[in-house]
Amino acid sequence: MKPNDILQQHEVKKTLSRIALIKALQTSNQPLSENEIRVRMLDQYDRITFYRNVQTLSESGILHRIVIDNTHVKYALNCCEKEHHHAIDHVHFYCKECGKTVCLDEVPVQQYPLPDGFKLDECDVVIKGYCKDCPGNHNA
Amino acid sequence: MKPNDILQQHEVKKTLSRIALIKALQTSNQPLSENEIRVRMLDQYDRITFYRNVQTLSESGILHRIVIDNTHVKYALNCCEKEHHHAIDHVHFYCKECGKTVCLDEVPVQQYPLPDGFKLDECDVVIKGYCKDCPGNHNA
DNA sequence: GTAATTAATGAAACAATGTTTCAACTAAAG
DNA sequence: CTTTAGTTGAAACATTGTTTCATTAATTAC
Repeated sequence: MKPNDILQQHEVKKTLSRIALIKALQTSNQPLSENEIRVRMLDQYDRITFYRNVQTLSESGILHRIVIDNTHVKYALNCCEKEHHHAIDHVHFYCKECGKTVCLDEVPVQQYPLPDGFKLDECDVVIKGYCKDCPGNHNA
Repeated sequence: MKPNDILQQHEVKKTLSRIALIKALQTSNQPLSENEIRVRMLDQYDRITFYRNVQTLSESGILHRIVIDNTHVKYALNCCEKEHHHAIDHVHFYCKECGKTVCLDEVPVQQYPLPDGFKLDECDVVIKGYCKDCPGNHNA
């Protein structure tokens, strides 16, 4: 799907920086960090605009933020098929060796029991480990 | 349990700043942020030492870090009863209104299926919502 | 208890991530 | 093509965390 159409469909203004941001994420088959996005956006990149667009586009359901930990944040486009696809509904995997991040779209999040009176809003699940290609697999 | 004994039991040096840090966490019935700890430590507090102690004491199993998101991190003492009690084994709840954080010690983390060849190391589960006392409960 | 050893401390300086204000600008609508 | 409302980028700042290095404190051996 073209960046232009994505933006139109979600009723946010089609600006150059937003198109470039979406394109950057589309060139990758995995979530990207700000740095990785900056490299792909080249001179279309501006830090302040980036952060604002991330906020706008995540609010409108175009992309989602994946907080690996307090120093590693990734960004990924939502699957276009699913209407309301937030970081809430699926699990993320992060490789501690190569940093590769995977959206495990097919893995649903368990409904954890909460104390009485507590209300759930979202549930973030991040699995950290080692991916197939990484021998960080300390047992190997 | 006295801070001194905790440190001795885990075979790390008993220093004033570590004792003050443990005391600070003991005065609270919930995980604390760096700021909340600083207030409780008063002049015993030094940022650099704090971060180093957090690392040392979490490595030795005395406390654990709870990453709510990239801008909110909390610290909590491990339950002394359980020997190897990391953030891995239980779920954390965070109130989006008052910031209160609760270790749901009794709620085990689900075993999520990973793609072939992927190796699990740890799994962080953070539930965000509204606690009993907070009317942020948007339905109310 | 004191000297020697080893680890912890705190200052300075830096790095990464993110936010706010405000004037200039651009996209969409008429 | 003009208006209007939202977006942009510069400057400056806030928070969280790290690194180096000389000083200091805690443990060990005597």
